[in-house]
Amino acid sequence: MSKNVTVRDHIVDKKIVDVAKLAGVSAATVSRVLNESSLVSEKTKIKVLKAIEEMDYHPNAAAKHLRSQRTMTLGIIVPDINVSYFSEIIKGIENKAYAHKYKVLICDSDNQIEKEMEYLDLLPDRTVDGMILVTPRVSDDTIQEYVKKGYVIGVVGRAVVHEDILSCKTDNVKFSNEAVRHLVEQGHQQIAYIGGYSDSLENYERMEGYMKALKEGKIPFLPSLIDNGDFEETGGYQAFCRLLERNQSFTAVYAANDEMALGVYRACRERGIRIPEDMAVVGVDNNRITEYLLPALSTVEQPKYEMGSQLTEKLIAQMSGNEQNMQKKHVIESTLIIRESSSYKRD
Amino acid sequence: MSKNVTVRDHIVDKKIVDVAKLAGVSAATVSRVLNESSLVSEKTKIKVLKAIEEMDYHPNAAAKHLRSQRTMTLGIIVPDINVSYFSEIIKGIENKAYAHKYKVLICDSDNQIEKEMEYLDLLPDRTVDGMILVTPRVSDDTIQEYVKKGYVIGVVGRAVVHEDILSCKTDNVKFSNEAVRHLVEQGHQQIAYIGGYSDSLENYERMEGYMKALKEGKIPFLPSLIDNGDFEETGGYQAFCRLLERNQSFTAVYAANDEMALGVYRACRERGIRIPEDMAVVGVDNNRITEYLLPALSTVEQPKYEMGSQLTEKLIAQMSGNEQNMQKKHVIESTLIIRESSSYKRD
DNA sequence: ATGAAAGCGCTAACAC
DNA sequence: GTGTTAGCGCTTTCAT
Repeated sequence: MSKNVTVRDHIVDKKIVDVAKLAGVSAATVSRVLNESSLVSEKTKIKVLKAIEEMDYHPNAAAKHLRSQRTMTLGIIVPDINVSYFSEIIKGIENKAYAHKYKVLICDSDNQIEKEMEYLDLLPDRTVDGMILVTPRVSDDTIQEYVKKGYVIGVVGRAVVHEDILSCKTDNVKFSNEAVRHLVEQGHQQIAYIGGYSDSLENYERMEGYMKALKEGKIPFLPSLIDNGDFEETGGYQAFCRLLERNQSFTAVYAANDEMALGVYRACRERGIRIPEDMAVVGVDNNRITEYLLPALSTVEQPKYEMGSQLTEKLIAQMSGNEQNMQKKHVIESTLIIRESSSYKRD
Repeated sequence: MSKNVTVRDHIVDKKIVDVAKLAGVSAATVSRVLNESSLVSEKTKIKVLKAIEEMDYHPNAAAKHLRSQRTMTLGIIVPDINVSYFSEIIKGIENKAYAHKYKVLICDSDNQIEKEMEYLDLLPDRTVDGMILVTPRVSDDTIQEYVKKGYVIGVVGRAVVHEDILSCKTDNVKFSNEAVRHLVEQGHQQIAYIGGYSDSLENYERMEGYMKALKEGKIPFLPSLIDNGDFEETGGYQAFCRLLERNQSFTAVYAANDEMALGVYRACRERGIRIPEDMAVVGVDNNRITEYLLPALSTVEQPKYEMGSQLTEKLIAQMSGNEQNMQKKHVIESTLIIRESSSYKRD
């Protein structure tokens, strides 16, 4: 008693029976009013509503959750909420969830797979009804394993090889092809590629688009023009420096995201390499920062908000049992935005 | 039956009694092991742990919450998760919460006070044990009202006039004074101020710091050099344009946040006004973007992560009943960062 | 050290 | 249309 005193102890919550007594009905009737069941007469409904109002009654969520076996809560696992790519996706998820009366639990993993695995336990815990992964770290097999057990999982910004797992992403091959083709059209013959995590499906696909564009431009593929970062500024910086050190000249870089392109900018500034005159740069994501850079960064718009929103719509539909012939692997359009960093034509 | 079929129906969750049976003990004993009660013999403890492992048992969160009257969940209300000022604070909150085994529910209000009031109901709902407000919209009186009822609320980036309400912020008067004094020292005699919401306490304080610096520099205060935005880029742009139209010349602007300073940049670029030669600019927040601007923006660092983290620490302490003479209104240091946008000395 | 039993606040099946 | 009752899965006296 004396040890577990918390602030909460001051509050005496009203219960449904208290409302029932005040309204002169049974708890069941109050519950019916609360849940908008039609089998209540207008007269008692008004009585009950008045009592609820009067007492400032709020139904206890935990009791509801226990009884109904659902929490109306979605979890989101992200590597870093502070990266705008992720926060825009989260915003899309949150807004759609709100529209369907779902709450959103945010799980920032700080880029640690251990934390992500831990957060995944919120599913068997029944803390959340479903989980959205916006991380490349949790493996396809792990996801598949949870889904096979019956848990609801959706994925944003990537796909999962197994069938029947909800995902929403863009077409990596297509937009990478477009981005690199644009560089080729600007007259570049040696184009470097800075990828993200080297072993991810997304990376293979972006590489594929890159190679396809080279082929179309009849440009030989040089493995020495390929390096990988980790999707962060520093990783991009380091990868670009390694590329320079190889003494394989190049006049353009395609970076797998804007953060890494930022690293390229820094390296160029340090070495007096002019963008776009000496080095053209194209990124991916269309982070807000890209517009403010000098020169403004050419990039591939990723409809982040839309990806989050659309996946959430489908996830909620699935949880409601409306999954008749629903497309599980959703691919959304992305478009190349040409700005100053690649607008210098070579001959 | 046929209407309410959801994916969840496939899953048959294990209950504590199932584990009890397998281990050959009672449910109470399993519960004791789970809650690390000391009154269990080592031998049975091992038996139980083995059974839990074997069944892959996960305690049901809702049942726990109902029984224990706490959800180990914190809510955060923010106007826009996609603004880095907020997402950094959220990150600080999340990390601290995680360290104390709390979960975090994110409530993005899209800048709407109605949504914020709605989210506040998660407190009487008992969906969350406490709520953190990172928004200027919910009034001091409303906050006070909830706290008086016994609900746990903390505030970040502002303070509440009433006593005994947890808050963590920086010293607006002090850093504004420092920022403007810096401009005075650079030789500026006409310095404009673009505030945030004109009627907020924070705005008064920043204005106070501004006026104090003018006084110290023996510079007359001109009301026509004051305007207000809404803390967003567009608001800053518009306020700056209005200032220009007044035909009251000025050579420097102090903007109440970096977003609005960004609007100043845009307006200057459109009109061929050079920063810092024709116009010095200082912002507030030290958003990441400020480093990448050309010229790099001088700004006041707000320890956003720290503010979120420290407030959360106190909030959790309070919920645990450890509030013996705890300082409720916490003020944290902020420092002026001088970059290129204000580094041009006038004579 | 362990078990039996009550109860957290709600909803839904069944009875009237 | 409304009330009675059982039970969701857990923790915590109380008894042994």
